[in-house]
Amino acid sequence: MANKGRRQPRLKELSSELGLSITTVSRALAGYSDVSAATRERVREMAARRGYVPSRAGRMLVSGNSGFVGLVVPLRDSHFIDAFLGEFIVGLSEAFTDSGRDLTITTAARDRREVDVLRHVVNGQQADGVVLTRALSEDDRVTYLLDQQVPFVLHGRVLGEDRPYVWFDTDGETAFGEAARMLIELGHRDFGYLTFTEPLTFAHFRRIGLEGALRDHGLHLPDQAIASVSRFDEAEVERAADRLLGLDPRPTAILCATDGLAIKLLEVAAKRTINVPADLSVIGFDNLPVSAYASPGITTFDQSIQDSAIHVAEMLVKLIDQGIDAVEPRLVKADFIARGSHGPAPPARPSVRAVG
Amino acid sequence: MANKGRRQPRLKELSSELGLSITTVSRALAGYSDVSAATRERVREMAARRGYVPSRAGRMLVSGNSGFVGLVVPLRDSHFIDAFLGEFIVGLSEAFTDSGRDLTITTAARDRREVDVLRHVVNGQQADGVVLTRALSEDDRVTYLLDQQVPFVLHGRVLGEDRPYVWFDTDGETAFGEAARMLIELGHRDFGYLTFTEPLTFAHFRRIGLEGALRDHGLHLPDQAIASVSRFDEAEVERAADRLLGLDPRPTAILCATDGLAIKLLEVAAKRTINVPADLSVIGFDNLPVSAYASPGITTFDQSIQDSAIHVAEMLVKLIDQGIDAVEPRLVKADFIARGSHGPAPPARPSVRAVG
DNA sequence: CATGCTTTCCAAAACGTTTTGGAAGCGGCC
DNA sequence: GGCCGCTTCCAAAACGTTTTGGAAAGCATG
Repeated sequence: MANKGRRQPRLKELSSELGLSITTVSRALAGYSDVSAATRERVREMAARRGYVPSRAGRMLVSGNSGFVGLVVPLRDSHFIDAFLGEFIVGLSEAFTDSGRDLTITTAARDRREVDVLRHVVNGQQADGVVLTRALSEDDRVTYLLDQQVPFVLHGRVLGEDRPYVWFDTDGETAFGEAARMLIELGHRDFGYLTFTEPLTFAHFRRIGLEGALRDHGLHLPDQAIASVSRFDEAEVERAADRLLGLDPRPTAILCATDGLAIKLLEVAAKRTINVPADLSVIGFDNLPVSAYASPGITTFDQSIQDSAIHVAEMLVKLIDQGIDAVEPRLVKADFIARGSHGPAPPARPSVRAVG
Repeated sequence: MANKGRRQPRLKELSSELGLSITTVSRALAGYSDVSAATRERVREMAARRGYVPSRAGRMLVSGNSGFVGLVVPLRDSHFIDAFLGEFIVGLSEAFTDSGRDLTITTAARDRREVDVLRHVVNGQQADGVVLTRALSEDDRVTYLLDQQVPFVLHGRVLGEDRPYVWFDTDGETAFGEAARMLIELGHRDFGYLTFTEPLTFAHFRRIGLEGALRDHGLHLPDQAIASVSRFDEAEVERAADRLLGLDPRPTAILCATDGLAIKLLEVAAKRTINVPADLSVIGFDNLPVSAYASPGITTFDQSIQDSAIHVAEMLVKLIDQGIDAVEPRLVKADFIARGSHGPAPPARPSVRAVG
């Protein structure tokens, strides 16, 4: 149905117009050396003039590859593509286009389980490989794709999977470790961590980094100083931030799993007239555009989403073309972005309990 | 490469295992009546057990259809998928999945022109039909697809295209007409319109609606009361809002092409200590989630993006399957959402010039 | 001249599906 | 018995590509 008017020429037409066989035309276009330079030129010129584009179906049939690459959008409880996914998708799309592949997008909302959608993509030969993002500590998508031997690249990591797989991740552990060390040097002793209930692996590693640095300095993160919230419930985030700020002793430094959480925390702190950074240091992660415009600007870590997407795309292409031995998992460092939301610890003050 | 382990069974395997011909198996699965009920059952049972899924390449080759449907994301000057596109894509994806199609996404950023990307999608047999959004008054994508006879559905409309094409749009003309009439009844006489420089058709129609209502009441919208800004330059939006609020006489009612503009306008008004709605009525369009939380809540019009996407998807499927005669363009009404950003006109006050 | 090597080309097969145009078997009817 | 029609099945063709295994022609070598 597509393009029923002036149909695309096929190899057969080209060959008969050129007085050559289909084989020769095909091999000329592919650049094989067993066709003379003269004919090759003649064929190429004709193909270009007639606007020849090989049939995807024909290619697919013989090669077994579709030329498509898939992304199953992990909507979880939301029903729209958020800022992170929006940027990630654009990065993927451009990188894949550059490598001559096309991107297929399927969404897994509410009732549709992600693994089922993945199964559909795989069985329906919708893609030669798949990109996964928003990795969970235990991620059944990874298990499924490994079982099915489908090439995939995971943006993030999973915990406790023995089989080798290809992943790309930002080193949140080191980042938050360094942030914590810096804050400790600035005199902070009481820390808090604001994170998600959803078992996102990146949140886990960031916490591990924080806790490790504390332990190295003989400190630790008490259970009540960790607040977990749903990614989709703004009110819950506010309640959790409020609870952290009501602790006794109140943390003087709170690390947030993402900038989104940090921004909310800043708002709640403002309502409580807690001064940032004088009374409270806040550090986020992601370097969202808004983080620069918040007041104070949020100190955070930068991981270019577009860059990540481009790397992920390149890794997947290599994986598909050359197999798993050709591509190494990659852990990249996050850049520290110092802004106004952190500073020296406030002078020690008696805790409420000590006073009362 | 995909699924190289336990490969999918093909028609040939099924047929030899069942002791039937390929034809019969194919026709049994397709439900033709020229295979006995008993064999049909036997075939289906076996196909289900072996997890048979027809080869997309095979199908594609004979039918000429890929089963894919395309969306070229109009990034224009941005480089990420914004809230509108994010919701639109999710709606499309779900609706297409329900109809057994899969969605292909290509982005047209910066250097890549949208028409060229479209050409790539069409020539590369990436899709049997295409969805277009963010319609421009004169849109070369529409011209191109009509020329090429590629099935497409336009979300929005174009101006001055004689050939029939399939579109789906929200009636912004009627909406802003009604809004203006209401405001006039509330005593407003000085209107402003905040819109985009990009020639988006929806902004055009909304303006037409506003101007029409004014004309009916012997009023009109002076040129200087119209401010056009880039969709991608927040600072420019602020300057334009500021300019409108500095007019003499100052408009008592400003209609904004979208809620996004309305929110910015509210911010600027607050800075100038102009009270909304006492001194200024503001009306937006789109009913963004944030619009409810702004203070005051923004009076606006609702057009469910997800619903639009679902309709667009259904129309495209129908267009592909049944041809253009089977599907009518559709104009849907926007729902008026009255919130706190509009009210009666402030009592007349002398203009600055009259005083000075 | 016969032989072998190179260069340049091509026929045929294979990929997996749907559709076309029968064919075989069977029962009923004259 | 011969014929018709119905049910149930199937061989073959077609879609467009890539690859395999030559073949033909030209040239140099023995």
